[in-house]
Amino acid sequence: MKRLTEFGQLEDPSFSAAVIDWQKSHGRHALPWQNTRDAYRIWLSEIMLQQTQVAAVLAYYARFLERFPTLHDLAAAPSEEVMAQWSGLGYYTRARNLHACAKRVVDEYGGLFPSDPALLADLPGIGRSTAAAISAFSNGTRAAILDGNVKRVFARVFGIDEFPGVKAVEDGLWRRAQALLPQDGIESYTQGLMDLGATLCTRSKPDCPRCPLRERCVAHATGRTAELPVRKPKKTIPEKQAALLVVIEGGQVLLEQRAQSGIWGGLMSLPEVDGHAVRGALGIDAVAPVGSAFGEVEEVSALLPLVHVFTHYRLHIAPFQVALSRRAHLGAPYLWWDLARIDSAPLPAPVKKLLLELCAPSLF
DNA sequence: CTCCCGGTCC
DNA sequence: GGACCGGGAG
Repeated sequence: MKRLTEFGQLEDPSFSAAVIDWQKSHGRHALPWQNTRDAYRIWLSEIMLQQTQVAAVLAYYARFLERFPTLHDLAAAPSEEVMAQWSGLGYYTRARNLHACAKRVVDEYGGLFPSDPALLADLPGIGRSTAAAISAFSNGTRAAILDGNVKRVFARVFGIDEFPGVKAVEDGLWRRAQALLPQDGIESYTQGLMDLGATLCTRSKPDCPRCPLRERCVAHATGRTAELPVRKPKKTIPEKQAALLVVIEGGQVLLEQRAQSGIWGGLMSLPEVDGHAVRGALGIDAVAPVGSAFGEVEEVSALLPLVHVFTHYRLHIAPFQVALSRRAHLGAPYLWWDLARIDSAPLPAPVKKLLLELCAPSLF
């Protein structure tokens, strides 16, 4: 029986039932932070497990508890000792927050972690997902987690083909996570989701044949497990502007030898003007004085802008045609080139393309 | 080797 | 939306 929540998300008890059944028979049950309701131990494990895999955490967890057996021991310890125990685990903000959190729980809660996930999430180093996990494992509180593993499982099962880092997509995942919570057995369910993501629904080579969600998995049905979840779009490359002048006189175009270093190093190109100075409707007015360095300007007209993509930035090129009635005397790095043999000029591809298209109409 | 990943905080 | 770090994948 499926029904909609007030937020329009599909409830589906068979989902959590499948996860819980699988967790009980195939999940992990003997990790050092399992089989306890000790919030201190659960909290410590959850913080260590942020950004860090189980295998790496095991040894640190044991040593840490040996040195700081109780929350009070940790709160009372000098920070250097806490940092020393964390050394090698990475993300040292976690250790500083851990120590600060221990002190706050001692000071504000008498040494007992609050059971309300919202109060937990107010403590340093504990976000929404970690708060839910601690609360579920230590109190049986019905709260949704959404860590990297769960995002991956959901993205595949529900065929979410947008990057989960986008706010709206992530909000939708939280709503799903909430709607899918079981009425009972939150501990097995939460652990089951984590275990599924960690052991079967792995980033690469997921073990679909063993997955309890296989029959309802969109990614499996459509052969898209390798594409989901959608990867983080690589950071937006910078946008740069350049204005290029197509200075024409007597069937020749003015070319400029570019510097050896930098983009298009050593090639010929069109004279370049800083793009930001000549953008928009004012472009033509800004170009005319520049063009006058090359002779007596008869007319300036804007040509169709183009975009050229490099590996490291995107270049927006605003070309301007400058017609001269008389040439100024120009030496290096300038030279005049016959438009008729422009095809043989050592020009970068977009510039050659621009000039060829400019010449093409005259062929008719 | 380089690329990619990840909870929380800022 | 990037920084924090170490580990896993390719």
